Amino acid sequence: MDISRTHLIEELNSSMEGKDVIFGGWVVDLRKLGKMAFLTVRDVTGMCQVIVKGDSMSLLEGLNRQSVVRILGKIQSSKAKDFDFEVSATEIQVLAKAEYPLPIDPIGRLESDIDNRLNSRALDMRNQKTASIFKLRSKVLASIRETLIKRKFIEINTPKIIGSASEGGADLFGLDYFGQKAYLAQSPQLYKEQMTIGLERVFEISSFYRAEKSHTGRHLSEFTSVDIEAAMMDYTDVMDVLESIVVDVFKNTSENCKIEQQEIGYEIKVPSSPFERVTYTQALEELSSMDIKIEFGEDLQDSHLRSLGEKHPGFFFLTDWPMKLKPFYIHEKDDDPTLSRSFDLQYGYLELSSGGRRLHDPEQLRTRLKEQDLDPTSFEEHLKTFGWGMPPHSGWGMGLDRLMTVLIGIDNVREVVLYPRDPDRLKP
RNA sequence: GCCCUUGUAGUAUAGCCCGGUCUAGAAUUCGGCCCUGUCACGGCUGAGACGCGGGUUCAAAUCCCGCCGAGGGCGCCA
Repeated sequence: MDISRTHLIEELNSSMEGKDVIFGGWVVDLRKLGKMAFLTVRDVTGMCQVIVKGDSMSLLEGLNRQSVVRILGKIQSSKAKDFDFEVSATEIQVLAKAEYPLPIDPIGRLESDIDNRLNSRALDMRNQKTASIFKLRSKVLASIRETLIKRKFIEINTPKIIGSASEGGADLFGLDYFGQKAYLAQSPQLYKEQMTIGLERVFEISSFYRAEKSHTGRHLSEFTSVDIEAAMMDYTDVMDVLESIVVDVFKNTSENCKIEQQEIGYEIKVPSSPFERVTYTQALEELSSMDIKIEFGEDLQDSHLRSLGEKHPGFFFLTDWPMKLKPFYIHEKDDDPTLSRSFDLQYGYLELSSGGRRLHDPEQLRTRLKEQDLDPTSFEEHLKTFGWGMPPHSGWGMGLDRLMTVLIGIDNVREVVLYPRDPDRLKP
């Protein structure tokens, strides 16, 4: 079976009139009009109209929508509304037949519900709206890498199978590792900090796992996190890095992904920068003026963040959280040790990222572990690295899936994840 | 863990509140016939559905209960 093609569809154009071409793709639409027929064929680069006439009508035998075809034909001018040229077919080969009925309608005229689409996710990629989301996601990843590499960050890969779950916080998935108890990593936190010893500025983009039975549009059991850690940077420095990453993502996609925005039906708007910075203490005052009383040191619940989000509908940093709300590795402020050098990046009520300056002194770390009822001996593998010349460092982790929902203005992370994992969905 | 909503052809829906008019309607998809410029092609025609189990009733898609599935919210979330 010859599957070669001379052109991608986007490489075809009206100046090639009279030229013989071979291309391939899947049949989007098929319209028979007596002794002539039109079909539209799509590959990943675009869509093209194919015309079949007279004696050639037999070429259409056995042809149906969504089947993969190889078209041999000649470019000619077209009277079509949406195409300024078309291909007059001399041969149509069906390389793979699509069965009927298909579980969803990939043309997207009738939008299938999310459950059906996730159950048939591969086919959903023929829906141009869905495909555009993942083309954008690819662009976003490229943009983030570009921004970070320009700033001397080195991409790393830390283990996802880890041996210790003693860090507290979110529940972890446990698994059997040749007879030992192991866990799926919920964050690269400790490893990325260690890497600042020799690589100084590192980042990782990877899946992490949390065994929380959350049923919301913003939580998944498996999610993609963008993490950075940088030596000799304070928390405000890594906030600047984060801000430029976000702005670059919006700029790059807004300017270079016009077709995708059109398919999705959403115009990406570049946020103005610098992002507003609100301290935790200011946030309490703002909430107080809305008659929401919160004691210093209390965590902000979702409902509080929703109220704050109404006052700050776009991107803003929530900074200087109380130490007691932060994990053991967070560094306190010099002028007020009850406050931390920490921040969250919010988009309205939605938390996109959180980070801060880390402790780099091993003795301080040991003290903090004990204060938080954690056992320093179970962190010895980590703590020993702090005796080897650990530079002062800061970093953050950002939920990529959440950023994607903000970018395209939707409210469910399942739309931007190929095969989402939540407490009720393990397949496909 | 708690709460709310919801299951009708392949898809997406009307009907349900207020039981009978439902032999379950329209769209799209699919089959057949007609059609040489369609572009959501058109015309004629045909096929295809009430999640499962129980109950109430003369009568259940419609009301009640259980199960199963789905969607969403709260909480959880170094």
